[in-house]
Amino acid sequence: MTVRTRFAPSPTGYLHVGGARTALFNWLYARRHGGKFILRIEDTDEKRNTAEAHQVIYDGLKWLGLDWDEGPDMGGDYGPYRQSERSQIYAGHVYEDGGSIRFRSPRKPVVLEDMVCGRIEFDMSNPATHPDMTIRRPDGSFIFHFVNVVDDIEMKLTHVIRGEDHLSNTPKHIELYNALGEKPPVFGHIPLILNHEGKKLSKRDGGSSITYFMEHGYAPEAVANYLCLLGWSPGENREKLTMEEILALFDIDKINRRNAIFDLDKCFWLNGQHILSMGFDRFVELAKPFVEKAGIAYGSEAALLAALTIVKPKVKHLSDVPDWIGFLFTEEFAFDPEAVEKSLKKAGAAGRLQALIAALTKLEDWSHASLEAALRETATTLGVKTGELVHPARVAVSGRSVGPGLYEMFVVLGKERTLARFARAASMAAA
RNA sequence: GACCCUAUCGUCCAGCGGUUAGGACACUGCCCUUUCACGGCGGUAACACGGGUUCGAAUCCCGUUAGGGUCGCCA
Repeated sequence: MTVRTRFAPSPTGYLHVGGARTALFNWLYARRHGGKFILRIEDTDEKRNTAEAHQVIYDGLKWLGLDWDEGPDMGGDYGPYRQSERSQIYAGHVYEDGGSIRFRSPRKPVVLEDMVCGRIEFDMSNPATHPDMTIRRPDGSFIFHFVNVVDDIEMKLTHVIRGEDHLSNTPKHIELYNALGEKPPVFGHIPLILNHEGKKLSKRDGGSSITYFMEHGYAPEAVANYLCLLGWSPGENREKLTMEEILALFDIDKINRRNAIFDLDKCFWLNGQHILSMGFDRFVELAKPFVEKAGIAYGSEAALLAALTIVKPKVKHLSDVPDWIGFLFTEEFAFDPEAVEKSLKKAGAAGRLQALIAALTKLEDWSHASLEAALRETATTLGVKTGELVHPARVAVSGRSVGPGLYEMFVVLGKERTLARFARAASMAAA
């Protein structure tokens, strides 16, 4: 039997991180077991059903690195994959017409063997606690519980991994499977993601939508990694994992049953870790769109790559890259008043910069090692600490007190531009 | 209210009958250092409570409390 899992979002206009994690777990389960991962859009509620809302789902999943084998955009053997196009299929399962239709519960105990929660027995005998559910409205449209079950049957899904908010609905779904003469799939109800107040993460909470991470310069692999860690652990205190590692280690049996609070701080940290360890090509791939969007006139590709190289070890948000490299491509960069005050306006700064200009002008080998040696030697000659040269030089060249390595900046700027910036700064510096 | 799930540092995750209760984020002290980061070495900080079972319980059972979820002609 081929494993078939699915992600069945409703197009609400944004992809919730909880939904994204559900998709991720389903995807992982399918990929681990050589199965298929299906995307089905539950758009029966037409008033919030727009093309843009569908696109947000596609974009979010693709961004996270999740691919699907069947879906509305690509078709498949069990389509259509939009519920709004499946009315005839649903109608084929009921025969009465007129008025709303309810499903009569057999009122027998229902036992659920959940992959995550274990065995749960539901007592369905009390109609007050478990009222017969409506499956079709008077206008002929069908209700979630019914279409969800029918679609899962029709699409031959074998495993349903979903949020724990569906746990209490599951006995109803099982009754439906039984009534339709079908064997229920294997269920796995994963814990929910909560906000800092311990409530369900809502639209208003920062980082509740995948779009947030796309826009704020997160690496997809970092977000996927973080999402996995909510409710799951590979053991051995491992945390930073690549997708390949997650795929190799992921095990649905090891998912815990506690709701987890979403911690943007930790996701941020993980993002920095991933950026630090990713290959340079990947970094360029992820950073370049932000550079383009910011409209930085970086000239040649080689110049951009040189800039990105010296900045990669420092970047925590890919969206910060333009700010990190901007000063390298223009003489119009801003001077941070505080940095100017602290380094350039310090007594003797102008003289020290002049000394540095003199020393570096003579330098033929404009390399990191040679530059460092020259600067240190100048400091010795002047009888000052290296910092007395380093700090004004940094501000002279970049306008601020924080940035990439000093000599790296010199090298990227080249001799001429570096010395010109020194000269300009010397004129604004204190004698 | 009824039903279901859950309960280890502020947060995430380990722990599955015998541990000085471990790791990570955050906070913080020191070191490294040309800035900022990174990194290294430390620190603060937890088994919700009450009963059992057991020689022994964070681990098993029951109860209480707390939190979450579900009880729609939303999905």
